[in-house]
Amino acid sequence: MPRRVPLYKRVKQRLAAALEKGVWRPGEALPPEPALAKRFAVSVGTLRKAVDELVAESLLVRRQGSGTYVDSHTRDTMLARFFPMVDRTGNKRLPQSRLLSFRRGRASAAIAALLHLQRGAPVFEIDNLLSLDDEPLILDRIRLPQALFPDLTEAIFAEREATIYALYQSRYGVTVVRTEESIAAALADERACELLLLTPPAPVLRVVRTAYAWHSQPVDTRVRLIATRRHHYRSVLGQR
Amino acid sequence: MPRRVPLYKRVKQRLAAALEKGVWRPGEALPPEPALAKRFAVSVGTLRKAVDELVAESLLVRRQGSGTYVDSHTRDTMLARFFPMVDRTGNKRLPQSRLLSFRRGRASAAIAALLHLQRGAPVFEIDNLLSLDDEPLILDRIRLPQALFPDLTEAIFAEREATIYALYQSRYGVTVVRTEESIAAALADERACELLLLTPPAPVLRVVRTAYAWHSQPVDTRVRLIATRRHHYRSVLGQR
DNA sequence: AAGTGGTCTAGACCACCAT
DNA sequence: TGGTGGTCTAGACCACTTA
Repeated sequence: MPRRVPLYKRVKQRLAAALEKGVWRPGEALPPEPALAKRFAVSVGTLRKAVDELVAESLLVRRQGSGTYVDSHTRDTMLARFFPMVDRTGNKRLPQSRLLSFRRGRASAAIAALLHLQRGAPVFEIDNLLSLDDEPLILDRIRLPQALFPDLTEAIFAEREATIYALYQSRYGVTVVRTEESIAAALADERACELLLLTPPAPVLRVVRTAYAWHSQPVDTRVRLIATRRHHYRSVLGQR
Repeated sequence: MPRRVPLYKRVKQRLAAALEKGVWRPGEALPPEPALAKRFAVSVGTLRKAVDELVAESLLVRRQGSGTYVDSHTRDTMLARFFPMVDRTGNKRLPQSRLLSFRRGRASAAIAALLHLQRGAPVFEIDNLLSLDDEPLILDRIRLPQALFPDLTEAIFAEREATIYALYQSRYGVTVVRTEESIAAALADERACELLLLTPPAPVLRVVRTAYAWHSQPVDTRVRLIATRRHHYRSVLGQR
């Protein structure tokens, strides 16, 4: 650790802590910059540098002339930030979701490692099918720690209005800021072929995705099989 | 276009134009910030904001106490920025490269569209095999416009010391700043199975990658087949 | 010790949004 | 029209690299 932490970094940490604590709700405006600067006893320039970084990390959103707002997981932001599939023309659309099964279980060694849990810790195990235009696209097996989502039930999950990450945020105050995906090629097994409407031997993408909140805390992890008939996985390297 | 372009954006454009023109070579230091600010007739703060953005886009690199340098495509930066494959422990290493064939040809309609060329424009067609620890990993078919690389020959390509992008930069002054990849799952054909040491039916990643220089100018495009036996394609979403 | 980028301040003015 | 974030300046001091 650096001996001397710059002032704006400490302001950033304090702001992030306040956000995590829920001092301002997603979608709400923060106080104006001069007021915040006064509260933290720093100059406006320093306060702005702290906000700059939180905006770069998508925790905050600036709207000129209006204010600075806590980012909320709308359909549009989810689509742009966390959904990688595009059609032949490069366009994205949010998929429809169909819940296949919802169970309570215990974390295997592998799952526990990914979610930073003890082996055997209670988790939810959810199977979910995502489709575009009634064509099945992605088969997900999701695991999430029961500790993070204490009162989650099948009904709550199935009847949510928005995306899964939006549910985490609005109901449990858990905001996903980053996901890491590991992609391999595989042959779909019999069940996957049925659900994804493929005829063996059918190549699919096998993606292991883990979602993280602030401080790299794992939120959920999933194994997803993706049929790339009409949609491709899009990735941009460099120029971040 | 915005009516009023901020001063620091104009400074950034002028700096980028100078870089593109080769006023300073890759690896060289720029003049100190106060000198640059004076040259552009702006304050140091404004100059720094322009440099900030070019650093964020990896055209420049800052080294505190030393200077600001033109980014050069070393092995390390190539690996970190443009090579997405990791082993089971999450580590990256640069692959060995083996040239399979080098030909001159003409752009098909599809290739011409990707490279922003006229159909039938002269291109190089290169087949290349990338391996890690003598295990074949990636089979590439690369196409690049002859116009961008006028005197390129098989010997120059085969005997290069560093990566392909580093060759583009050091010999032709073309700096790749971004690549876009489109990933699908496929079954390897007979030739791919032989070269990648796979037994059919073998699922592989089929990636179409296009590399871009500043101003989104296409530099090369390739179709690559990737065997994901021991290495996976790693992708991070959100938190840019 | 000299020179570089990094941090921090204080204040002026501009562009945009809401009312 | 009042309030917000966005731009720009000038200058002081700090931290780091290099020799």
